[in-house]
Amino acid sequence: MARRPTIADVAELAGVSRATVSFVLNNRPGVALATQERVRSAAEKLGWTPSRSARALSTGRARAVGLVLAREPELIGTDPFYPAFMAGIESVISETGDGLMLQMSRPGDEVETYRRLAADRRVDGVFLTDLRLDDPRPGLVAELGLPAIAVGGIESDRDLPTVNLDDRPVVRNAVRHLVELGHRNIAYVAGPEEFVHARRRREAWADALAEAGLPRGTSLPGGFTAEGGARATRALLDLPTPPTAIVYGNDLSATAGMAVAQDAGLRLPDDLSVVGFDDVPLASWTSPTLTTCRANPVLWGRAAAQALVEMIEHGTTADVELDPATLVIRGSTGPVPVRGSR
Amino acid sequence: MARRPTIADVAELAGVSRATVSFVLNNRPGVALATQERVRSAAEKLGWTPSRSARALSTGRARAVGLVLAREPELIGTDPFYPAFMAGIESVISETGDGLMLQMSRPGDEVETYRRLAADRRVDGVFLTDLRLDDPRPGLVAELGLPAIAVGGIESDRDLPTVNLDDRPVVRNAVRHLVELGHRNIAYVAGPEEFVHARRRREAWADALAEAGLPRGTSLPGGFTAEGGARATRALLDLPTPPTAIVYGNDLSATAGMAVAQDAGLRLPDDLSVVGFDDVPLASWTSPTLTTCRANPVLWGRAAAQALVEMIEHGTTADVELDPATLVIRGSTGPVPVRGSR
DNA sequence: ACCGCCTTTTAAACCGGTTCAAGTCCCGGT
DNA sequence: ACCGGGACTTGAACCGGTTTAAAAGGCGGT
Repeated sequence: MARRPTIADVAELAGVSRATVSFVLNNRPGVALATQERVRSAAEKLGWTPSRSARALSTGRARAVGLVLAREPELIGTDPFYPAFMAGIESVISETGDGLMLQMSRPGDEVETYRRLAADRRVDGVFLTDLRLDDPRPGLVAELGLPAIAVGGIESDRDLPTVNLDDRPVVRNAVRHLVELGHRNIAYVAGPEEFVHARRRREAWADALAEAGLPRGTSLPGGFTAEGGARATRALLDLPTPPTAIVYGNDLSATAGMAVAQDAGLRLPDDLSVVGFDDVPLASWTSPTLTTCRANPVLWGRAAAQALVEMIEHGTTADVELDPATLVIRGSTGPVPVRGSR
Repeated sequence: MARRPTIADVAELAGVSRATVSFVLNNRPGVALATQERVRSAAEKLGWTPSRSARALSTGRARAVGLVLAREPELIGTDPFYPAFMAGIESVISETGDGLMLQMSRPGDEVETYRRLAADRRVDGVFLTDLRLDDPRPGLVAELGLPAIAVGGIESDRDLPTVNLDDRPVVRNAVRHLVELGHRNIAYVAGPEEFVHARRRREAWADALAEAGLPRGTSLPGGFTAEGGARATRALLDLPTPPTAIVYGNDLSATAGMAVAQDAGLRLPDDLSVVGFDDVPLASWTSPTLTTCRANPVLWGRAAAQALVEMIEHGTTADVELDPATLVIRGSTGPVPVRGSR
């Protein structure tokens, strides 16, 4: 296996200096066409590709962006958001030959992970996902001078560029849909309150109830997990006046909730209506099929990547507001049970 | 924001040469303890971290490994294997400060993606997952001189180090479990035949039937998707003699299959037993809960990463055989319906 | 023949580390 | 007083690109 060719080899073969080869490669003006041609064919002949590391060293750019996943390992596989989100990122950055550096960390080591990423200059910028209230990361990336994009957290006072999708309209739609079906006792099973998006969804549910002139509903934590959703559902069904409809923070807890309700002998949607969030692939295949809210994580990824690239290149970028999620009405929602039927 | 310190700054502050700083950093023997101390505290004081790119350039190692995900974008989110697998990889490589470079590609562009990864020398080695029959990648990485580990594909004639988990025993167990419950007509809904692991599971099912002295069963393609699983299930139920049990290539198609069966008026497991594969988080929360086969993708990731690191460092490594998956018996399997009850 | 100017090309410094061959010191042995 | 050798240290080359300042070449005008 021969040593791989360097720019010097190409220069020699083309009979020019290394500088010229570099100019041609980066198609900088000021090189005679004939020379360009000679250089290109020499490069081609030798099968030369510029070395990333050498380039990174002299340009100071890693040509890679970083994504830190700070979830408990056992939760990692449950969220279909990330794979799709990453696919969206890839579709943008691969166009310019950039790469995606993935780091996983325990939720606690997050800050350390970002620090290392920045110290190593392994990436030119990072995505901040799963933003929490009082999240240390916006301050951290500012301190580190690391270009970053906040994904999904609306933080009006932050100077961090944001790619946002407002979950509130679709949650309000979901509640409205239930109200139209006659429901008046609509509970909520929330995700972890520290997440901006989890809290926002819950607030939207509460707001929608108020808008409909309904009393405050019951909200219980479901932790975005199946177990949590099941537990919360059991608790809700044990209430003196159980809800006739439950809105869940995500599909995972909604599905678990449906199982719990059915185990308790309820028929869905006759006795209980259920709404999820995410539209996971299985949502069309539960029984009944799951009414849920569908966003487009691939588009999130694309938008976030575009914003980050612009941020890296120009030091600034505009906030992006994505099209809101849509309500997908399936079989798990139906008319409120006639009073006293239970 | 001050320019970040270089090794020269540290050297100057410590009153030594750059070479000495480098030696201390890499704790090479032959540096006086007092000097080491001086260098370290100088580095600390300046907040110096060696630059990855500079290091990569002079050592020729990128200190990163690559994972290429070649799935249709819409399928990416459905498989809990990858996130957990990646978490396993991370847990190993982050110990040495290495990184994980993620590339996604359409199934067709796969080879191109590996080529680029190798040409850029962005990674020191790669994982080959989802191996197919006649997969071009083993040959490719050999040609490129790129260290690689085959994950999950048993290819006895390959000289590629392999981290393997034999799915066959657990599938045979599943079939045996069904046979013990009295089933004699056990069908299979398979994943795409081009995948080594999909084919292997199906063969294990067929073998187990033979071992039990049963006639050949019916196998239909389910493509590892919900839709495919649903379609295959409908077709199986429409057979003149429908199966009393169905084994699926993965949980996704199994869950969809359960929904189809229930829609057709069958009670599970009374009229039909179902077995999945993967043990996705939701498997405990379907109704009935899903009997399935559980492997440990995090361990796969760990083992694969360890093997790859060794491969990168020593040019060779032993094959690894992981503990087989286990059968998790839940509510979707039960005694065969009494003859003629349908 | 000389000059200025524009186009094209190049030498050399630089990015920030690693590494090897060649020092420098110091000490004990003769 | 001189020598050999081990323990430390260092100068300088090197990794493979980019970039700047300056040189070289060509050409029309006077």
